[in-house]
Amino acid sequence: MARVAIGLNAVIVAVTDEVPRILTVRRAADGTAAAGLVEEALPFGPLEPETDRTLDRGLRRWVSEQTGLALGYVEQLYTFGDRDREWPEGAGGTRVVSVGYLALVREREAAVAGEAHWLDVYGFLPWEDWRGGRPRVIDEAIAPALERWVDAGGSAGGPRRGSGGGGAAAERRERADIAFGLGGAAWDGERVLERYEVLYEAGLVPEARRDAAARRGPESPVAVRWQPPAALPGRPMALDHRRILATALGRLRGKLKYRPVVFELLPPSFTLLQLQRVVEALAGVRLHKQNFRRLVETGGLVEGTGRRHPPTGGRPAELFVFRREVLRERPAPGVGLPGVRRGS
Amino acid sequence: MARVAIGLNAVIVAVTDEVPRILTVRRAADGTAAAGLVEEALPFGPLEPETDRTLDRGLRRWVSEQTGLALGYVEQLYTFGDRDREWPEGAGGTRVVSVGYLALVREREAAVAGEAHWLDVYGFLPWEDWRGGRPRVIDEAIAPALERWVDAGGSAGGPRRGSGGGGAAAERRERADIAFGLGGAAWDGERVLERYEVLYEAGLVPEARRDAAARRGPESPVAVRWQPPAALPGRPMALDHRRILATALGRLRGKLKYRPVVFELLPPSFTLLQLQRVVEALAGVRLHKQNFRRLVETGGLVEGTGRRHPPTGGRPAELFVFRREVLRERPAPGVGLPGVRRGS
DNA sequence: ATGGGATATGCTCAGAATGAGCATTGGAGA
DNA sequence: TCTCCAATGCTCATTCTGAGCATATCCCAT
Repeated sequence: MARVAIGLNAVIVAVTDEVPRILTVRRAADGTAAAGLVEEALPFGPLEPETDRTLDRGLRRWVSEQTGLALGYVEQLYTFGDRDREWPEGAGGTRVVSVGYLALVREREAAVAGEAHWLDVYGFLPWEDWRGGRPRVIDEAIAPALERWVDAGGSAGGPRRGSGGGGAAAERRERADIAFGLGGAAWDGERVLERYEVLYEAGLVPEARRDAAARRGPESPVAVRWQPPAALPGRPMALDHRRILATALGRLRGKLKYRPVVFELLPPSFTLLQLQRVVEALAGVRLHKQNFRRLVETGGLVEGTGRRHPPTGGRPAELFVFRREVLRERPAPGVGLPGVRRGS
Repeated sequence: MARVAIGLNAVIVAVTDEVPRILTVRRAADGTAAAGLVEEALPFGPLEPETDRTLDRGLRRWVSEQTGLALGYVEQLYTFGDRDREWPEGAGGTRVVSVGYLALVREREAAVAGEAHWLDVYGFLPWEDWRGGRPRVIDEAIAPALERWVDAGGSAGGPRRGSGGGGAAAERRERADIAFGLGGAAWDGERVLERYEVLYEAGLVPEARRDAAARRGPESPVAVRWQPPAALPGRPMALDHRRILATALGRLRGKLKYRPVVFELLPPSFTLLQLQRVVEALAGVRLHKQNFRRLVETGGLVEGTGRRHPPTGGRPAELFVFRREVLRERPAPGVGLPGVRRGS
């Protein structure tokens, strides 16, 4: 049997100043160690089958070595094993299967060492941030490019009825519409991975072209059929790390709603607005303030300490703490997203 | 670097006659091929790094070889890699990391070959079926046994305030209470894995003792500190397969609510009661009939065909089909669980 | 053909949860 | 002391939910 290695990747998330950030390290691009090209990458490294008792521990070990960080909350995301998207070194004999993890930390407390640094998540996935309204990239660049991708799918496009009708084009149309909320479909904040996958398949992200080239089919179908426009805004990452990042953001957005994970990102006590800003940063939408407050308070998720917060110019806010007892009281305690859209 | 192998495991689910079932194969227990002991196991096999282009494909290949089934809907669940819970063969040099998958099929259509057969999910996890009311195992066997486990945790038990107080016992108390809805906590149908894990750690499932023995600590702490009662009702499975099954059921229960996965388990057209029964079988609870109907109809999840179903003794029911358009209309279309509890 | 029995389907209603705003309350600084 | 700025409080119309009661249909036994 050929060799296999387990790669462990961590998407380490923190939110500071209303910006969701991930911890990244730089790495020589595409194995071309000679070139000065560097790419951003997630902290990662192989599992040591002999020393790492659990995958979890292996991950913590690597992160600690590469960034000096001792992780707290960690959750497994997904295991990626497509041979075509593997790191180049993998091509030379060893098959690499990479397990992605999501970790949440409080950035202020997280003094990182070495060359690790924090970068805005939306720098990699700009279409995911709707806090300032529908991102313009979607209508200006993504929609038209996907339109061309759909048309290149052969057979007649258009919506199909039942399970018959339409060919690849109809299927592409449905995927694109649902993923990006086009053609009247609703935008679903959690479909982050789906969106990245569509862009990848449509050849709209640099990673797709890079992988196609590495795959040796220098004239791969997607590359010749139609010239994709200049790559979309949004930085690429090494290997399949952006895909893992997309998985992480999608998972986190979903989990916010039914598990009190936000508190892993906040200091022990916080104001309700701070809480709201962190939720908004992750969910990528603005929320109705009063309703948000009502939700978390009546939901028993937080409880006020009598203390006040140094005011920022207005009436001083009360400091709240997470109310642990909620775990016993409610089956799925999370912050929900009351009144998406609607200003401060 | 030591060798690693990727194990692929499939939890193949179907619902027939209001019973959720999984496809299992038999396998010699504990590697003691000599003994006649057999255990139920999930269809599984190692990834062939050279031939299986994706993990997915490797899984389908194995399932097809072992059960003759060509899978449709498949979803990755989780990757398990604890060395201590590994299959015995793994101890002899190769570290095995197993990736669990959930597959949904229509049992009627799924003619299985070989020695594969369908078994009731609740035969393995009896405490998960609340359709007939709170399962008695919980109060009769689980609660008292966990009580002992909590007490064996050292330091004072009882509920703790804030994040201080209590030691291991307090932590165990909270875990047990939340997982099994004890001490006034709410029952959360999705915490299937958490429940299994608690039972495992408390030494209440045969797998725990088996693994402890294999781990060579013949006098492992959990085994000597207190004599666990006779194992709970609920058949064990090979390796960590019951853990994977628990993951699958939990995931499925959660997903039902926001993705139209049930339809993978139903024929193309069905009555609303059939739909309800399948949902109930998986969720493990009874639902209010009229409200369930209202939910799926007004939710746009199904649409009536004019056709009627051969009556079962009463007024004939209309046949419905899944309404695919709902995917574009609503962000997270699922069946929800209206009015849990309450008879037909 | 007639009356039951057994379901499927319809409808109603009170109470809880949501979405949107308007109104007040407390500091900080001019 | 007056003004500006958020944080908090409250209200109100709407939409969802949880629970039942009321009908509509078909099969079967008489």
